[in-house]
Formats: sequence, structure tokens, C-alpha cells
Amino acid sequence: MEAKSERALSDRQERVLKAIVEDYIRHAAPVASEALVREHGLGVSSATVRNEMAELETLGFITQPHTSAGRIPSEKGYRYFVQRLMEEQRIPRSEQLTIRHQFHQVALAREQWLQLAAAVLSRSVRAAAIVSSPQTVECRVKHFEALLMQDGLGLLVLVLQDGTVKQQLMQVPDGTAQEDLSQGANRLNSLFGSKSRREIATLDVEVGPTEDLLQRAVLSLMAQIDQREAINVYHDGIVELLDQPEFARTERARAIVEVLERPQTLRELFPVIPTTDGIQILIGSENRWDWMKECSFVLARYGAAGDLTGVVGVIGPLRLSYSVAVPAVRYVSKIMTELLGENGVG
Amino acid sequence: MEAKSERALSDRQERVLKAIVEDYIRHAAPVASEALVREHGLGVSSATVRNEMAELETLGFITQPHTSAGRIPSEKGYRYFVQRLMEEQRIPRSEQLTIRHQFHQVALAREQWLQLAAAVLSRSVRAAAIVSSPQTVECRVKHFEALLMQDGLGLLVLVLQDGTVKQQLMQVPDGTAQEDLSQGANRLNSLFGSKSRREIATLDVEVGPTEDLLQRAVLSLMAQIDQREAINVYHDGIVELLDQPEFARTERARAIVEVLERPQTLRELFPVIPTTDGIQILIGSENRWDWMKECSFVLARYGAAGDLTGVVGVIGPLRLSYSVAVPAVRYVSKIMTELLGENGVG
DNA sequence: ATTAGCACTCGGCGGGCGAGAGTGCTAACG
DNA sequence: CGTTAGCACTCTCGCCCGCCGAGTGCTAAT
Repeated sequence: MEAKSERALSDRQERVLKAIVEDYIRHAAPVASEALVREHGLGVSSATVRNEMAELETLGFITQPHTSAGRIPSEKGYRYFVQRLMEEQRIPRSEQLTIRHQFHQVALAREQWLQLAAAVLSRSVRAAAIVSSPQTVECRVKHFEALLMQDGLGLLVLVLQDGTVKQQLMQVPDGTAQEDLSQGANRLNSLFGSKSRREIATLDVEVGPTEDLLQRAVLSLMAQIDQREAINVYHDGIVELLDQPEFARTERARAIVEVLERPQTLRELFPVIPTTDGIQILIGSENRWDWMKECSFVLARYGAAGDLTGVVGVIGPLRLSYSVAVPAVRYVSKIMTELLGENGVG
Repeated sequence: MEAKSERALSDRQERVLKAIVEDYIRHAAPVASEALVREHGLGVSSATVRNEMAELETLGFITQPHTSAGRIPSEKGYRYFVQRLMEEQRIPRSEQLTIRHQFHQVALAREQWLQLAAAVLSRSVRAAAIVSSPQTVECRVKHFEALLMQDGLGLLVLVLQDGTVKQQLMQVPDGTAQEDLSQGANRLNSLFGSKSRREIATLDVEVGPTEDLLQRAVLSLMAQIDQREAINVYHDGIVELLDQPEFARTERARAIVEVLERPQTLRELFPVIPTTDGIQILIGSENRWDWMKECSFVLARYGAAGDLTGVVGVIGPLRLSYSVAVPAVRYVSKIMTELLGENGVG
């Protein structure tokens, strides 16, 4: 059996599998051999198809919900389908233009087009969509200065490695001199250089009260910066999910909606998405999360690799329309990358 | 019958009605007379309660789903309950503090606390929550200037009635003089004063090319300002709805989710909410929208009345827990008003 | 290797039935 | 006259059962 599953499928087996997957994605009902020859013009009899189906079942590509029902694709079947059989469905030129137009209309307000991306995707794929706000790499210190403005009041100027400059007022003990601050800053600068907030927080400085003060001020400012860039996750299209028969009882929908609305879990997912170009497809139990055993993801990164990137994609049942989802996600992520480049980092 | 319904309910009738509503809100099942005396200590027999129930039914405060089932509150019953019988449930001091703390943690990023408001509300009320971003009144011109920066390039400076100043570069025909611009601006200023964008757009100026140019520039800048302030609507807690038995079949959930995800409909609702302080409770068909026949809203405005305000509230089934929802919405809107005041308009 | 034919399996559906819950009514009671 | 015990009546819900039909797997023929 193991040996068999290594062998590639025959041409006809592939045609049958493809027909089953497409039919099931379309109609959400187990696919019968008769229906298959009738509607997919396979040019052979239903008996032959039945034989192939039996073979495909022992190979693990399809299953029957019960004896004497049609077949439905297994996860393995879906995977084979997306890797080898699927024909991506081109997005009509006119629709491409409408989408692009919508984006440019709200190009100035980032929050708006993140939400728009989710809306557009969920509508065209008819599944839920998620979009994370673009995230820089955690900010890192290059250098900082501490200036005395007046007695008891200092100014912290922080230069980050990417060149941005941030500043913040801070209280200092009365009587602190500019020299004290400069000396403290000098000592700390060599320690803090190119470190992230968490790394600095774990440093144990213990040189003196001024250094302590400066360290806390730097950390607080960095925290604000990291915070400002906190990942937001937008979602849309729950209503599309509710239309799917697999969610006719709400218990099924609950799990997936819970994930959409509590972004924490999604945030854990995002680092997994490769930074390289390309679409990531996760089917069912293909990963360690239990709650997505019965869901599929089609995800992509957008933005400049290694710099400012986010994740965009769709979530749906296993029976997701991959051939629509893949080009849609690719197209939307492309637009978002462009937009981010145009009026992005600065 | 009409006459009867005018008469106030007897003391005991009120107690019975209150018990029915509370019980039904808690258990989502028709309430029987026995259960009522058993669990609400009414001090009379079930037979007496049955008589009162019959009376309450002819008065239209409760109904039975079918003969030989318990009673459930009608819309009228809910309305009477919230107006006269409900005891608002105080939010525990500790919870108040946690909530306030959460808000102050993200006080700087408006988008974050709008989302947070929805999250907090939906969790504590166990229903869906909506929050609209604060919206200024449509911006209105006070005065504008047009300056010539260099040949072919002008600068438009626009002062709005609320005192904010906006500026934008604009192209002007080569050879245009400062004097041309000043004269045009002079003429238009008297026309545009205290007008909104739409009003200015419908003005037919027709004095000359310079005026035409200026009008278009002003409109374009105002459009950007109005646009930037476009209402966003955040929502959360769909998952709480899915937990309610009334949404066990997704068809019921669909309608309400659709509304939450397509903010257009909600935007139409918001102007209805009174600008004055106070909570607005909408129960079922109490309004012109069909899609919310079986939903209740508990809404409030936040922000400075007449200036920068938004709407916050919860949506749930008729069986919404009003006694929790009202104080929760009030408290959250209060916090948001404070936050908006602190680091708001500027 | 393909296909027609056929027996077999199993889920879904509708009908009938019994149990239980809850009411409305009536008659008795203070 | 308001309250209550008792009781008959109604209606839903869950259950069982048997039928129907869809779809398969197998066998034998081509």
C-alpha cells in the first residue's frame, strides 16, 4: 500500500479525481459515478469510473461518508488537486480594474484599504478573508542622546536602525546635570546598539541611578513604537461561511468565527507564512492547530520582503474554491504591495 | 381591550412579567407557571400565576408559542420591562478598573481602542457589539487664501469653521499672478463662507477661469478632509451570537451577520441615535428596518455633543440581557468620551 | 480492459405512538 | 371575591419502524 501511494496516478485517475474534487467543491454533496460520467464527459462507463474510484479510495485520495454514498475528496485528495490538477481561474480584466480602482480610491487611509482587501477577497472567493496590518521587524536601537532641557526635565532622542528618529520628554531628578546624562548615555549606547526592546529589557545594567533612568526611558519609548506597529487583524466574510452547508449548524461555524474574532491565534500563524513570494496553501490538519482541522487557508505575504510585510488570505472549509482563491489572493497581495510601496514607509 | 391596555399593570402583574422576562432571558425557554413560583418566590400558587399570565397575554405582554407551552415575552413585554421593571446590574468595581486599564494602554492609537470597545462590550454583554469611529460634522469653510509660490505653482490655505487649517499645493496656469489669485479668492470667500462641500459643489460660479480653478481646488481639499473622517464601523462578538440558541440554525444568524459586516446599513441607523446623552434601546420591529425585526439594540453616543461623536452599542436577539447591556454601554461610552477629550481633536 | 446487470447496503423520510409538560377550566375554600 | 387544588385536554418532542431510492461492489459477458 505504501509502495502504491508513491506511484503517480494514471492519467485517467487524475481526470476522475479532478472531476470529483471540482464537483464536490461546487455542490457540496458526495459525488456518484453516474453523475461523474454524465456531467464531466469522461468517455467511459460508470462501472469503469467505479473501479477507478475504488482504487483512488485505497490510495487515500477520496473517501465515502458511508457505504452506498458517493465519494468525497480526502485531505490528501485536495492536496493532490491543488498541487497538480487545479487550473487557476483567471480574474476577468474588468473585475481586475474595478478592484484596483477601489483600492486607489482609498489609497491614503491604510486602515481603509486593509479592510477593503478583506472585503474584496471574501466577496470574490465566497469565503472569509483575513488581512494583517503590515508589520516592521521589531524596532532596534542605533543610538540615543539624552539632553537636559531645564532643571528636572530631559529630552530623550532615539535613533533607530532603520534611520527613523523618535523623541520623548522625560523627568529627571532635580539637580541632574547635562554631563550626568551624557556620561550615562555614553556608557549605555555601546550596550544597547542594534538591540531590540526585549533584549534591552533583559540586560542588567546596574551602574547607577542615571543609567537606570535612561534605560527605563528608552524602553518606554521603544515600547510605544512597537506598540504603534502592533499587528491588527481585519476580517470579513463570515457571512459567506454561514452560507456554506458545512456550517448549517452553528457549532461548526463557532470555531472558525472564534478564531477570526480573536486575532491572537492568527498572530501565531503568521510567522509561519514564508517571507518569499508565493501562495501558501494549508489544507485541514496540515499543521499543528486543532481548531483548523476542517478549514483551509490560502495565504500570501504582501509588502517588501524583510522590511514591512503583512499577511493576506482567505479561510474556508476544506471545500474551498482553490482555483478562484489562489489567483484572487495573489492579485490582491500584489496590489497591496504596490500601494505600500507608493505611499508607505517614507 | 384598548382601554385595558392603557391601565397600568397591577403590582403582582408586574412581578410576574418581570419574572417571566428575566427567566426567559436567562434560559431561552418558554416559562411555565410552576417554574415561576418555584424559582422566583412569588408567594402564590401556580394557578394564580396562570390567571395573571392569561391576563398579561390578552394585554399583549406575553405570548405562547403554542397551546400548552409556557409563555415568552412579546416585544411589548420587553419594552415594559426595560422602561419600568429592569434593575440595572452594577459593574463590579474590579471589572471597571480592568476595562479602564485596557483602554489606557492603547490610548494613543484610536483604531485600537475603537476595536477594544467592541471587544469589551461583546464579552461582557455576550452579544455582538458595534462601534463607529467618531465623526465630525461635515466640514465647513470659514475662509481660504491662495498664494503664489512660484510660477505655475500655488498654495491653497483653507481655514475651516472649527478652526483647523489645511493646506495643499495646486497647479496654476503659467503666468498667473498673485493678484489674480487674491481677487478670485476674495470674490469666492463671500460665497463659500460657512458652506459645506456639497453646497459649494452645487454653486454655479462662472466668473472666470481662475475662480473655476480655485473652486475645484477647494472642493478637492475638502473632499480629502471629509474622506479622511469617513465613518468606519467596527464590530465584534459574532461568536457570542452563535452561542445563542436562537441562532442555532445559521439562516437566523445570516441576517444579523450580514448587517454587521456591511456597515452601510448601520451608517443609516446612526443618525437616528439622539445626540443627547443617554442610552437608546431599540427592540425588535420598533423601527423601519425589516432585517432587525428580531434583534434588539442598546446604543449610545460618545464624544462631545455636536462636535466629534460616534456611536457605540450592542446588538443581540430580543432576549438580550438588557440589565447588563445598559450599564455596560453607558460605562464604555463614558470612557470613550473621556479618551476622545484627552487626546482628541487638538 | 471495459461494461452491463444485479444484489446488497445504508441513510433519509414520513407516519404512528407514547410520554410529559403545561395549560385552562371548574369547583371548592376562606 | 380572590385564591387554590384537581383534572381533563392539547400539543410538542423523541422514538421506533418500515419503506424508498441512491449508489455501490461484484460477477459475468464482450
